[in-house]
Amino acid sequence: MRSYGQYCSVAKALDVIGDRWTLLIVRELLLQGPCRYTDLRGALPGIATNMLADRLRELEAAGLVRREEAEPPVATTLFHLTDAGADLSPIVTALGAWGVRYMAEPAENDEFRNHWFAFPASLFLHDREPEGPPIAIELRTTGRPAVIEVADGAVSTRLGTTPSPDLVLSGSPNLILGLLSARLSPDRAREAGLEIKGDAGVLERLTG
Amino acid sequence: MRSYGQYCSVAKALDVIGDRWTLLIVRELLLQGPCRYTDLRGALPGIATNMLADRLRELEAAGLVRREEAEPPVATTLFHLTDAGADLSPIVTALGAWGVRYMAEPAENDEFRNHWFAFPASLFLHDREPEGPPIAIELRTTGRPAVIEVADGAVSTRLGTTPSPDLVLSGSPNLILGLLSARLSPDRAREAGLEIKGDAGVLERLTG
DNA sequence: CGGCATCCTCTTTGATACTG
DNA sequence: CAGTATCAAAGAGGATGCCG
Repeated sequence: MRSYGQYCSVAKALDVIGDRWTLLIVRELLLQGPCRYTDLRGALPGIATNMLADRLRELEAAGLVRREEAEPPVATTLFHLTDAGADLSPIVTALGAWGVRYMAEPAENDEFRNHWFAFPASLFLHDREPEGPPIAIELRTTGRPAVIEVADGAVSTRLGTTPSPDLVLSGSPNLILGLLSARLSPDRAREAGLEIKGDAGVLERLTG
Repeated sequence: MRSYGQYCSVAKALDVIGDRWTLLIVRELLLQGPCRYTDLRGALPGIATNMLADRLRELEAAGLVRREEAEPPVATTLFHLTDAGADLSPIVTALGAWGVRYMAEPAENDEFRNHWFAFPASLFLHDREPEGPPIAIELRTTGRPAVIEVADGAVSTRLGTTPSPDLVLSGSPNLILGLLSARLSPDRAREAGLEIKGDAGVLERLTG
């Protein structure tokens, strides 16, 4: 990317991470941890393969990503964030918080991955009863399910499943989001087509 | 800008503000308040005039900027941030905080405006003695000087001057920044060519 | 399959000149 | 002051090919 040529820290930041796709690659590495090339391509629907290769090289040259070759039997490359790359977390979080205003209307042809629930989950959910028992909520739309786990007052989201979830939400991303943001009540969400299994009461502990 | 087509709040945010120059226009409106077209052009060295016009139209269409015509005697247009636009402040601040790491080496041919000191000032300076008397520090490089004002524990920066500053720093942006970030001691900065007039002791109250 | 590189087209940006 | 118009250069997107 061409430099803005301004001695200002905002412009300098954008010189490094202002290119198209760059921050979305960082988003994936923040959410998923070290990734293979194909993991990234799968989590970044719409990216051209040469674009991903270009951006990874640039991120590496900028010292934000480190490339690590696995041992011969595995024979794959893992892309990690460096410390400087992990420091981008507040920027990505701030973007995610600001961008939720555009999530209210259902996405028409947008792609979705369940681990993207992490942003609205940590934005909207707060444990009002930190001493209470841990909570696990499983989210199912398409592809790999995700789990929101609440323990010791902290909310975290990851891809995967959990043995005995307190609550399982199955349906469109938009409806699940409506429920998490308390824009929709459980009854409304159910009417609109969301399948809710388990104890919907845990949401009151989290969205109050 | 072409949409990423992802139902993720980070991607949605970048759909709106991910274009080149967009966040720098927002930076100026956040730092300076309502601006005329020519104010913006002057504060955004390197921008092409058609690009500025394009981006302002896009920002207006997105509901982040409002255009206000002044009364006939004044006959000028002012560009304001809307509430949604002002909500971008945490994003710009986070970018500014991350980007300071690229400010250590002096800028070779970079442009500079004194009000850009606002980001490092609120990042590095904190009043350790909030009950103490207010402080004013004048910063002079080229162009209009800026003032850092500290009162009631809050640090603010604006373009302009002040009647009786506690401290006046004149010299290169890089040296002033070194002093504000405590990377340079006053003695070191003076040796390197910074002119320091007044009570350099106030810095200890702010950079401790 | 994982990790790219090439080629080609289309879009965006940048520089400059000009206007109501 | 507040933009448009024009044109050249750079970048992004898509399809496909290559190699261990």
